[in-house]
Amino acid sequence: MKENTKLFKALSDPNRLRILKMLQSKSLCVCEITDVLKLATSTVSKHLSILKDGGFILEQKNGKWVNYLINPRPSDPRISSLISTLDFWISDDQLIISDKQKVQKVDRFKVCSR
Amino acid sequence: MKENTKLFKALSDPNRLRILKMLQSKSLCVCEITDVLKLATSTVSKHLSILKDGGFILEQKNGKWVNYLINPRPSDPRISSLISTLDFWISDDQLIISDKQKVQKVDRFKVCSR
DNA sequence: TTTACATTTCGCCTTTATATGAAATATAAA
DNA sequence: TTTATATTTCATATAAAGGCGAAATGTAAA
Repeated sequence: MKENTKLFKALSDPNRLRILKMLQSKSLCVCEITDVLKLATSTVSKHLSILKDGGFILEQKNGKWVNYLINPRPSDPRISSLISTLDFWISDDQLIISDKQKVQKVDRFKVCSR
Repeated sequence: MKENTKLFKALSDPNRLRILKMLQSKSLCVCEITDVLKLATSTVSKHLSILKDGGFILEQKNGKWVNYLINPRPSDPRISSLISTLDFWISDDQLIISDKQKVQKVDRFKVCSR
């Protein structure tokens, strides 16, 4: 039963939902996400590993950065279903809207190394 | 954002998933559910209130019993979507299968008052 | 090969969830 | 109206989740 709750658990944290919604706009590295959420890097990294473990996102190493993106072709159809549901799920939330605006402007060369 | 995670949180506990799957077979009172899950009555009552608060189930008072049933017409379309997803979600789980078998046989007049 | 930077892992603390038994509430039967 | 039964609420203990900073890891630039 643990496996069955894993997907729902991954989606039941507000910051992880924010991350997923941001990644639906654009793939991002850890420090860009950190800059938007205003959390410790280690915290963001942990959230990302939970989303990755659940199969919602993928990582792509690019030099010293690690880019995260929505998994475009999840093996588990339940994940595809949940991801596409999220498309219209919380689009009206003010926090999600402002996150998306920040994501458009974020620049890893300005944001990182501080 | 709290409101947005509420639905996922309600589904991210194994015992609550078991309850939902049982109720998909048949509406049940608290002591019948307690008998199958082997948890304290107060614990089951709490789980039911979380599922009810999320909009997944309804309660119908019947004398000294309170019957719970899957919400047949949820106002929130996301709930309908999640409930129907659960139909095929974890039908292969051994625990869910044995729960459903127990639910067929359970008799509140034998099970309650002990 | 140092040095700098991005990320992950670790240990620890705080908060939230889940579980319980006892007490409170509600209804039905005696 | 007492008594019994079903459920909820409360106080509380334990487990799990989420947060942080420091140390460890991996890569790139100097």
